[in-house]
Amino acid sequence: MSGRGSPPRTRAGRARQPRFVRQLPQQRRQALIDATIESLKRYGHDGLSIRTISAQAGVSVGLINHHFPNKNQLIAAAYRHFNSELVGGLQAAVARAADSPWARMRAFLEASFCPPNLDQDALAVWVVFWGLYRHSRLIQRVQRDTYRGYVRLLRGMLAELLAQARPPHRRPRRGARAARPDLRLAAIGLTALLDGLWLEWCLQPSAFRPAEAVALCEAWVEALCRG
Amino acid sequence: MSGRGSPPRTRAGRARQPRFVRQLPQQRRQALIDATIESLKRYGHDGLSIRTISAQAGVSVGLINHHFPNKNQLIAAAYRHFNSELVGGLQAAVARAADSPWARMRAFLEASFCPPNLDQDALAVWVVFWGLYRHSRLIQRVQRDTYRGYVRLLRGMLAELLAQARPPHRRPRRGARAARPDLRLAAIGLTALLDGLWLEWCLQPSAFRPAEAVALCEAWVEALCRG
DNA sequence: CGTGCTGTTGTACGATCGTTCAACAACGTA
DNA sequence: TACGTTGTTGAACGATCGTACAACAGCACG
Repeated sequence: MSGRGSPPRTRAGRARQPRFVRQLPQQRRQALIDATIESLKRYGHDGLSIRTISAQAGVSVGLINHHFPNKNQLIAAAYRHFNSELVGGLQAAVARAADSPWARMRAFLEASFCPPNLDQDALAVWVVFWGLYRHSRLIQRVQRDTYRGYVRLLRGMLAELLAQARPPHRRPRRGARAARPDLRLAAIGLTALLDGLWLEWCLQPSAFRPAEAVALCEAWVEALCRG
Repeated sequence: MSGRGSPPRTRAGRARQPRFVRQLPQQRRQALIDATIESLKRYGHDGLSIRTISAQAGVSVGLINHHFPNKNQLIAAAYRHFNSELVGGLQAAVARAADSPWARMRAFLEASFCPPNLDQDALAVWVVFWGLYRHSRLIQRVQRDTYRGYVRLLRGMLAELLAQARPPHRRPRRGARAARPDLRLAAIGLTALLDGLWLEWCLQPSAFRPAEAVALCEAWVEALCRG
């Protein structure tokens, strides 16, 4: 507001400050992506506006179309970043955990129900992206690319747990053939429970504590392992 | 397209058809609400436009502001209708079921995973409404009003089931005091599982069959009753 | 057939949208 | 210091948004 309007000092002035600073395209692109997500957090769907985003980034309206071919490409890039931040954070939490299937699952669940994932603002962002899903091929492609990593992570942990819980001699003779449907449904159910609890908490954080959500998920996984 | 452009016949013409038909405000209001939901199903967030909605309803742009003070009021009315259709449908399914806690729960679950509730288009509508939630007091009020009925329905069924599963002599001496947390968490978990499965199916209907979703929910409830 | 009410139409208005583009200016380089 | 590259600005464009409002017309009624 104030610094923006002040003209550069005269030639004689020593502290003449530039009206803007040039940045490398890569850095500016990332700044615009961050501004997009922040704008969505603050204003919901109204944050999906070139003028709102550029104001959030502190740049002019024309700059976005210099670094991105159009608005949809910027949004898709922001969605990709948002997704990979989530999946990457969960993967890191799992990798940081002790070398035991249960420890990994616990780390995964606790990371799922902690900031920055468990955030009311984040829900606003997700909802906007979901709303674009059906009519934007770009968003569909990003979703397909990033969801794969999430499913793989979760299925891997579940497979470890189930394999440990059921000793080999109790499994069907032909190996994992018949166990697959269990793993598939188990992953579907756990994902649903996770997403549903996350959604509920974001809509009404006073309804339950994050630790209770983790406990509910653990109970589900335990029940799975018992049979 | 064609019928609209044809001018009324001359005075001598017998079949002179009116350019529009007047309707009672109540009927027209409902027609506009239906058109709003249909518009959201077809076009997502872009369907939230006076011109798109009025085109869907087959009326002119000015009519909406004759029956509703502004766009937000129409949207809130549509959200209220959409919510009460869902809750009313579930309540009716439960009331239609046999007079047994388990039968009621089964009816509830099966109705949850059947059309018109289990509909990809419906997800698009929900997502748009959720996106408005944080910045619209009208939407918040509607949500609060209608969600109450849903929670009451689900908690009631769970309470019946748990009371039947645990005979009175096994409950804590002071009565339901200590059993309440279980009921609360049970309702939270079941709601999350329901919502999550519903969300997953809508995003990718090929992932699992509705009957599998019902089975997963039943397994959850059974596990609750066993301990 | 003529009259009154009111549901309905469609144009108009100002605001804001995404995008374009000519001009500007920061900064590495000579 | 002067120049050239190019990241950046901001006005301008046409399209579309929500809303207002005067004119129109369906239909009940005399």
